[in-house]
Amino acid sequence: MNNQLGSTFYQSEDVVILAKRLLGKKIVSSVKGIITAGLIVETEAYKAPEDRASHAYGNRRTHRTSTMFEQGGKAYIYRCYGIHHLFNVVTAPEGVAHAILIRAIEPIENVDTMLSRRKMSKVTPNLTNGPGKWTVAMGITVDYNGISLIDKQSPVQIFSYPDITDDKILASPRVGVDYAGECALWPWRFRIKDNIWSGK
DNA sequence: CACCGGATTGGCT
DNA sequence: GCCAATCCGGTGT
Repeated sequence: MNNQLGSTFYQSEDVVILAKRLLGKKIVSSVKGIITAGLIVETEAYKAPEDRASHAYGNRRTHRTSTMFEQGGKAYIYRCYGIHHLFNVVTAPEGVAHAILIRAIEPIENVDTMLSRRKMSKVTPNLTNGPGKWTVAMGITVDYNGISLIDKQSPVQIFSYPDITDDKILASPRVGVDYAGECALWPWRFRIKDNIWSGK
């Protein structure tokens, strides 16, 4: 019940299904010997080649997108607006560029460290309720792009927890992808209903 | 090599 | 609600 997710999980289903199944799973970082952890409460699926919102739209293979084409179970991390570090879980077999953006977590371990990294004094949802916020709280940067999430020694690991049932999942269009035409309407953003730690 | 713009956030009006 | 921050990836010259 509390085991690290293995290679099979990341290739077992379509990325849209896996984006829902990642909800409620535990994500742990170990940065310079400091461990922080949270539960995944908000995700978005990105599915190349047909998804215009994906960096790998049309199977565009560049230096940046190459991580997304690797075998499922790696981390695709990129810099957004020159400032923020956004973390994705790569899924599917090698050559298929599917990824899941983790947009929010519920902090559960070493919250003091998270507060200090975010330069905050009080615990509020603002601590981890955005894709550029929780990576700061957990000490994750683009330096980790391409790392394995399956390896037992990895600085970022994801652990099995019971799936959240569909009746407790809220599906809606993805955030900030207006440029993607009709793909912007696809309801591939998933949140745990009534969870205060997911975004608005 | 120049230009355009972004899977966001936080501060200020 | 508006907008600056900040920098690099992708594209075309």
